[in-house]
Amino acid sequence: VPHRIAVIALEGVMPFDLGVPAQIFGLLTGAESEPLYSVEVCTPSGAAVRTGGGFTLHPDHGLDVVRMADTVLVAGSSGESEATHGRIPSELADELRAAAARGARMMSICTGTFALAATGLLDGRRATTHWWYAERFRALFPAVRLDPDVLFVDDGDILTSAGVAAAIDLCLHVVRTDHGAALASAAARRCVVAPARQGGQAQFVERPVLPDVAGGIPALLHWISGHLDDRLDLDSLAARATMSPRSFTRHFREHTGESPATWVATQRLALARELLETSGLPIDEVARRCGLGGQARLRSVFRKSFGRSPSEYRRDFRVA
DNA sequence: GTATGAGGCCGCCATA
DNA sequence: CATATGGCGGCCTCAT
Repeated sequence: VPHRIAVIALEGVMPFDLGVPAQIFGLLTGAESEPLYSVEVCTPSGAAVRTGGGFTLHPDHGLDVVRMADTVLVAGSSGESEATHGRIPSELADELRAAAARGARMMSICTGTFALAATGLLDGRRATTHWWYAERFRALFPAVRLDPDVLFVDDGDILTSAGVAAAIDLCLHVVRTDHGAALASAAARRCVVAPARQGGQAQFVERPVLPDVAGGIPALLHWISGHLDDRLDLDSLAARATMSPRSFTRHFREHTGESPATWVATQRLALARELLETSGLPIDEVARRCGLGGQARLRSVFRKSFGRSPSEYRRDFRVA
């Protein structure tokens, strides 16, 4: 029996916020291709709502699906909507509080956080929302510890995400928590997004560094990202982690959903890209600094991933 | 284009 | 008994 997710669409709902959970949760299947989640979109009255995308949404459900849900997710609405000014129907507030009391996982995307806050459930808790509405949010809900600089906040049973694309990061994070990194990576690949952006980083960071978790694989990942020009073959990494190569490979995949060599290659490419965009270093020096040896390797790897040579890439994307 | 070799991934299994 | 470990070997990809 799949985990039931009720997605709540309010007046002025943003279509993207409905699409993301439908794509990521709704299409996810397990080992025997059984669905892992069921996603049901509802409105407070069960009646149609006007979306923020210029069309009308006719939902299949009303608030009754919230009562049955394991996870309740509030989608964001446009900045002019009632909900985004902290006003939501009282029967919705009651249902949200009842769901939380029952132990359902509560989630919000973008300005959906306003609706959760309006129930009082976020008082004293950490949360985030779209940075553009941070000031309004603070004024309306001073009791909530708002952190507008992260992609999403995982506060245990309540998870909130920042604007638009951060919804993808949050949903992938939840899949990772529920079913492990491998399935989350598979879901990310299917959506053609990077699997790895973590929640605790600034909303504008381009090449995020992984969070500082002490010990084990996470610490090693952090170390690697600062030593990409070192020799990072399987044996060296395993030795650094004081594990046999076999166990190291296993643990690494458990944590990241990727194999060591693949992960390292991705990091190196990201660094090369950053150096080409932001520095005037000679190509050969760029290649050296990201551990790709000489410019020959960088060149072929680059062409395969980006369809351009490093110098073409720099010409097209160099930032002032 | 083919041949060869090295490194890496991971299922399998014996073992701790 | 359940779980984690790590060695082995087949197969893959990539470089020369």
